[in-house]
Amino acid sequence: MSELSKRFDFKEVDSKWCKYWEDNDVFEAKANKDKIPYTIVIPPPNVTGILHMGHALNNTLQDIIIRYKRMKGFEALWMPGTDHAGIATQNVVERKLAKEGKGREDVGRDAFVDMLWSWKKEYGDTIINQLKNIGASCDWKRTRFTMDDGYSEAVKQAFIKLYKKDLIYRGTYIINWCPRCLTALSDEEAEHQDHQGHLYHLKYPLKDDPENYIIVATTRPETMLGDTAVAVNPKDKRYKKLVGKTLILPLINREIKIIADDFVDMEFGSGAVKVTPAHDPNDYHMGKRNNLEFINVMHENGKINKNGGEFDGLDRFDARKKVLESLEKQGLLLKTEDHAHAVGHCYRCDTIVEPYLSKQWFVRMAPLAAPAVKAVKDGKIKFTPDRWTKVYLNWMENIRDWCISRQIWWGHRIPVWYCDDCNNEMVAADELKTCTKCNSANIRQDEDVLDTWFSSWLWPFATLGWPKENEELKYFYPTSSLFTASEIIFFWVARMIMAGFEFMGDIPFSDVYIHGTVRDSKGRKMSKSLGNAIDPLEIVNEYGADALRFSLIVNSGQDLFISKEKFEIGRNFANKIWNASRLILMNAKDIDKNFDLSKTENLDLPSKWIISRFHSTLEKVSDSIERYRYSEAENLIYEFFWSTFCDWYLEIIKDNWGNKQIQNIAYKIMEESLKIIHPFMPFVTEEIWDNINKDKGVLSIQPWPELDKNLINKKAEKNMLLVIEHTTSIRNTRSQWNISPKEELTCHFAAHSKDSLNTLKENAEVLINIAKLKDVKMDEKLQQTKNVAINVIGDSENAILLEGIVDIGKEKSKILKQIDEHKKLGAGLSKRLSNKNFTDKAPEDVVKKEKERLESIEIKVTKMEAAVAALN
RNA sequence: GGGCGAUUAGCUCAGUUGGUUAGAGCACCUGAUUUACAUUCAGGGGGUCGUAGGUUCGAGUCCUACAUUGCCCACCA
Repeated sequence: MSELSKRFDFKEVDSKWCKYWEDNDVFEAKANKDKIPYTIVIPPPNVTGILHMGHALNNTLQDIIIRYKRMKGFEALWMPGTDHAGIATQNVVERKLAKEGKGREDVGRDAFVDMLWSWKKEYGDTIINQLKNIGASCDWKRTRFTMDDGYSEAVKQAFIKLYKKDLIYRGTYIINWCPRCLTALSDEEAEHQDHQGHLYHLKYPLKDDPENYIIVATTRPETMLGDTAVAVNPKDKRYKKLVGKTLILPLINREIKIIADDFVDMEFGSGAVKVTPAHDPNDYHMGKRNNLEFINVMHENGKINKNGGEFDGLDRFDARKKVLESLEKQGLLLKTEDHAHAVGHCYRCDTIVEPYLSKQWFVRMAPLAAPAVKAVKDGKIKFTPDRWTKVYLNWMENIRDWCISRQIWWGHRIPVWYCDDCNNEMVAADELKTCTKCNSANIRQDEDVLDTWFSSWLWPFATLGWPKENEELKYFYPTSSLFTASEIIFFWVARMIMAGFEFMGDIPFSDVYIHGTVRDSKGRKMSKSLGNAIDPLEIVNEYGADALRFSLIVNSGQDLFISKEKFEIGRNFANKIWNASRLILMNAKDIDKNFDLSKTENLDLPSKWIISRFHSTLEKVSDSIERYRYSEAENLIYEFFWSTFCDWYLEIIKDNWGNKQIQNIAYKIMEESLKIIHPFMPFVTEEIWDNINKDKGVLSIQPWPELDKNLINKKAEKNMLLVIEHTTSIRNTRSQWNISPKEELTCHFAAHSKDSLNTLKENAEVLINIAKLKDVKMDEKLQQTKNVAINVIGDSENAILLEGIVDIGKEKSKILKQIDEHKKLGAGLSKRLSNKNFTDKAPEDVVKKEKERLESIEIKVTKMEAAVAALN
């Protein structure tokens, strides 16, 4: 056992333990039949990711519970890894290419994918290393990547299985298209943002009666180039006569019909809708229902194509302007209104997405959703906080098919081949050379890759080896809990549940914990572009990883509003732990390492109390962790260690370090406290532990302290509370008496260590004597204060009530005021107690408590009155 | 348009079967220091718990309405 250095050097300590834990495989987990598994899979961060506060929060939460469970004796596995993040990663390398003035087409598919792999090799571990730096106790040797060999096999098998069950199909539908990324997106990947746009009212003239026209309203006038009908509600009397008539589509001069369709809302706009089946999802369905023509007027990059006549080649937004100009010239633009509406944006590049008619692959979701809904309804999977259950169910019950093909190059290529000779469509895990039907070598693989989430949804079992059957998969699956932000419920959580049932026949996890979003002090989401982000690594650098972790969690009720100062609490607490331990190690030179807190005799009150308080804290902390109430757990620990252990116990025993039993108790409480603090602040606790218990191995794998309810002593806690109360009241007069804290505390420790009324009385006299000694000084200092009196104004069964009176006049009015307050309180109480309704209906213990309270108030008042009388 | 939260001290938030005089941290004010820790210690001021009703012996907590605010979902062109 060595002495701790004067300062807690977190920089050195953080990096030392990161390395030690990893080098010694401290967090390795194996299929150990003698233990119960507890498994968490990390939400794989994007391989392009750089640690931000959201990651720091998410991973600290996971680390707390996994470290806790590990100490509790579970075979704790935290599975790490990264996600290939299709579009995001491709964008990074494309940006690099763009600097050289090149596009991906210029280098070709194979070379481009090679570039991505080398990028991944060079930078892909960044975020993993950053996670290590904040203390994440993953089993790092297992680190997976959603495109590593085994994982790619899993993705292929999943695709093939669904394909063979006809749960995957290919078809031409309206999907969300990003004209910048040049790929399809799923519904979830198109983020709706409110836009202040315009609603343009256009006139479409009738063919037979060109003077007359029908008015349609649109927010995207350029799509009119692809209109193939105008629809009205069949119940709309205004248009009844016009249904079936032919219109001339302006600018294009196409003949289009007026049709009737229930979809049309008579109340909105003019009650007539232009129908563009190739460029709007609703119109698409109307087109299908009414057998309309589908005219695509746009290229993939958002430019108008030759179907757009004179507008051919214009970008969609230029086309919008030009179309409006032309219509206005012809007098066909009736009016322009301001109109707020939601517009979809690409979640990767923020470009406005275009509803676009395109041939894509889809997963049929309804059959997959059924068991996933049931599992949550049956309580097999629980959301915390509970309110997310509804959000999940609502989405699942209205689920739509999932567009899984992406027109990018970075990802899992769709394992489907087409034969150019016989049009055969083949699905296969391994590369095909010839057509399985006509044997032609003239075959080609589908160009598209799968949505990144199509690999992520397999994460809980693919990381454990699926589709191969093995011991580990059996042992660790289903996993225990999943930690994520609410944004990811649809993208990932819901889909993992579906995949779990589909491929494993079981839930993927039993608990889902949804944590808040990290925001700046003004409530804005932290983001690079806003420039309001606080870099967690900067905090690690300035305050230490423990400070980062502790501070984040203590603020983590719902959404977190973070500013830099908020991290001081963690830094200060780490410092406190360090210094308190240092104090104990400096003074407790003669400790018995096998000292057992439960086998002590003739304990003084403060020691009984601190042991009791430790165990009641231990009980509550364990309970809070199990119920995912982390900030509550931290508050309990903080309060116990700082306010209880340091501010009271260590102060009280200050002059009693010679007492071996006191030494042992202080040491033991510190040692046990380190264990319960460890999941929250692993570095500082590990370092202190290493100084005292090198022989026992690292703290990370020590058993969690055993709760001994016999050591919870309610009476001692109550008595000590009285002592604290009285000490506090004496402290109020202390500064006026000029008694140093040391004298005061000496007196108090002596007074309460024997826990008897007589001793208390004796020591009250000691206190009085001290005050009398000070009296002389006081006269010098406060010349006018002459009448100094100390009255023992009363005692109760457990402790003595002391009041110091310095300036009689001043103190008298103070006491009179107090008497007044007490009397008011007493009056309220006795009124309550005389209310029959209360005594009859309220539970007995409440009534009893209130009676006791009233009594004690009455006694207090009597004594105070006596004290005032004595002063006269 | 639908759904879900939030509203408690100057600020950030606890307050979980309704039950003592509503708590903490930060900030502010007063005071302490031969010290394990100035990243410290002691003390203090500051709240009609968003508003209005209701249920109850008793409401920050339950119910209703309203106000303010945040988020999610959504195919009104």
